[in-house]
Amino acid sequence: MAAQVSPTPSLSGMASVTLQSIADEIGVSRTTVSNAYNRPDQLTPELRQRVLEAADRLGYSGPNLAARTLRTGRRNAVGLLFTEDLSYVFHDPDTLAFLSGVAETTAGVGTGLMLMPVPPGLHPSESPIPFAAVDGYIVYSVPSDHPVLDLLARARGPVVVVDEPDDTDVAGFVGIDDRSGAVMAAQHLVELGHRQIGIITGRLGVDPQPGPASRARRDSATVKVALNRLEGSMQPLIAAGIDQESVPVWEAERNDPDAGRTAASEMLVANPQITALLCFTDRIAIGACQAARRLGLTVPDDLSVVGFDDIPRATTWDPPLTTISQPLIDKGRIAAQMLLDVIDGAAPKRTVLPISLTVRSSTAVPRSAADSAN
Amino acid sequence: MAAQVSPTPSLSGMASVTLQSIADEIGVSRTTVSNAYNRPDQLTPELRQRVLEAADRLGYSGPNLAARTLRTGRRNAVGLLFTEDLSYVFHDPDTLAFLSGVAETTAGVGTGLMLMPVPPGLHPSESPIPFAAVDGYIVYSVPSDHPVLDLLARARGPVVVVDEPDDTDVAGFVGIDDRSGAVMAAQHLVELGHRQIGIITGRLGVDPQPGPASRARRDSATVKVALNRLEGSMQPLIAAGIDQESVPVWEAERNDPDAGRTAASEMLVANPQITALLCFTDRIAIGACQAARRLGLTVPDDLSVVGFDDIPRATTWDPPLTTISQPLIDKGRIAAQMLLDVIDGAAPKRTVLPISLTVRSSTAVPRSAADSAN
DNA sequence: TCACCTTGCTGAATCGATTCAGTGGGCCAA
DNA sequence: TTGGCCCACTGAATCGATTCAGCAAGGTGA
Repeated sequence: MAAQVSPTPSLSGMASVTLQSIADEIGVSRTTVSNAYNRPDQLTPELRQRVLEAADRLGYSGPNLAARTLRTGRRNAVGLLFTEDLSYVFHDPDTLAFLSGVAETTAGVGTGLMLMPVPPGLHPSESPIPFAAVDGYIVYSVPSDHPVLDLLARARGPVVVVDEPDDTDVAGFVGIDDRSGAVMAAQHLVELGHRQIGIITGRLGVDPQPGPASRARRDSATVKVALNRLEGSMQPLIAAGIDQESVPVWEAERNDPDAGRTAASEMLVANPQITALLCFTDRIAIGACQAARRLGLTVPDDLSVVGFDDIPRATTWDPPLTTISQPLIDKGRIAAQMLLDVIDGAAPKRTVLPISLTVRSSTAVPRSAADSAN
Repeated sequence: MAAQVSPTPSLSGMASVTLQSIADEIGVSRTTVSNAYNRPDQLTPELRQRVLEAADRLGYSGPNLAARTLRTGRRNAVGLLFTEDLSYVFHDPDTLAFLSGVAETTAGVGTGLMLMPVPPGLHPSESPIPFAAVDGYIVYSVPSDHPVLDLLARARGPVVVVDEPDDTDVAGFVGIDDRSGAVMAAQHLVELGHRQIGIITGRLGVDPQPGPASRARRDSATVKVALNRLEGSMQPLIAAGIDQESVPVWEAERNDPDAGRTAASEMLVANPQITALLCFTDRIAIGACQAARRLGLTVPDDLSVVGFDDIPRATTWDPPLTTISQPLIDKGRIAAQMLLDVIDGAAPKRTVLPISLTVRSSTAVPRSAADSAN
């Protein structure tokens, strides 16, 4: 029973200004006015000037975006798709740094950025994501078995993947070498003299299974990033003669300090011999530090802790975290630029960003080694 | 020299599916197919079913958004306009909580959310903000003298303002009663027995003037939120017989711990008699705590600190901050819903959200009073 | 039985731009 | 003088949907 509305969204009865009205005003064709905006070389500078002045006089604010989109097929917006909860996204420093890189790049060229959160519980086909509203997608760290990827495959428009899933049939990929990052982190601990090392990973699948990660669990994991970091970490341990099977691996329920604290507590209680913790994210590492403190352990004297990502808080945390640094803002910038390029016809591309070990104060030689040195 | 592109963005030569092709497929009119999507009550359930099945069979993913927009004038997206730097936005807990409330609401109804950052240096008319791409705007905490507001006045579509500027000619306003929040905070300190109180505010204008805020500076301030908090804070002090002119007021350069620390350091060095600091944001309060610590002062024994906003970190900070709590996520939800309602024709509205004093551990009776009590 | 209403569907106009195949005039070379 | 070419601009088709007047068939009340 809604009141019938005029199709023209004219305010206060005033007819809206179009290309045609400007053309009429100065006696040229609609095409010429269009060209004044889109192909300046097609008309004389004088005429173009007259067109633009008339447009200004009539209060024309440029070609109607919907009409242009309808005609050209270009929507001038990109979608950022992620499967984490919104409340997580807006608290996670990794995601935020990434997001700010993306937003900076898209805003810089006047392209819209549409956030496309896929709520965890709901099946994606039921969520009102306007897939058709964008020219392409950035997929941020989505496990390879997530149902939304099927939907995305049917949607038109190129897809740039960040971190996961590392498929080959997408228009672009941006990530880091997780494996070698983990190698660096583990190598660092080994070199310090640690032999009793525990590992805490983030979720291994769409549905987390917090607690000790059995071999079966690891084998069926779908979160590639975690798997790669796991494989990488083992490498230096094995090289140092440590039995792979004896290394405790815990899965945290979420990537946040609370879940990290829980996992670390359990692990440290069950394995009191541990002298170092290798955490696959800084937020988990922060939780691990909290757990250590509650158990009366000092970091790094009683327990070394290594993180991953180098979020801003890694620097300000007490003690400052030793971690693997990755350029999170650049990751966003590069992913966005890559997508924009591909939309403009560039060839698919793959970029692996450089990472490095940043040693701060959360790691030290194990107490036993330090004691015997004294 | 770009290659001529076919106007139809058809992939692999396959003609795109439109309402018409579905209509042809099952032998009804285009209108009927449109009705199947938009006015289900206009046709029999059986026919509707047939239409939807045909659409599915042909791989039709719903009416083309650009065409619909062109016809209806509805863009199904809203813009979120802010004048802070992107890197600030994605680090500021207030903004993030707000943003997550907005995003939740818009995503829930399939409406696009376009971030519209106005870079600080650049004049807004030079930045490529696609004003015409949205149905309405949420303006987040923009000083009343910011040039982008003029541009916005010319853009079509309703505007909902959050916090600032509190004009009357907008379609909606969401904010809190800053003045009475500040009254509560100051009252709390006065009741504890503090008489030597310093105030640290955020920016008072588009361009910050860090340092002591002179009367002239305060009189020419354009950041209403800060002004209201300033006026509110003075009230209980005056009532307690404190000379208003004797109260030191410092302006922090930005709303972050670093700027808060700098301001607090300067103020405490210049005014060593101070026993309590009233900070107009939690992030500044956190910086103030750091400054106190560096000066060898203990919070709250030597110095009480009050914040404002109740960001997540206020709870986890050591000591947990006494602060004025405001519902930041709700603010986003409500602003977004208000805008969506107004776009749908609802009347303009004004919502002032409830706030409250949350007493934690960063405030205590002043040492002198505590001593004399002992 | 007849006028009138309701139901379910159709036809045609329309939203505002882009695009490409012209078109007429001016100019140059033969 | 003429043929050909370039320049600057125009006309008309087109993008894919929404909307509303209109129409035929069937139902209802008097």
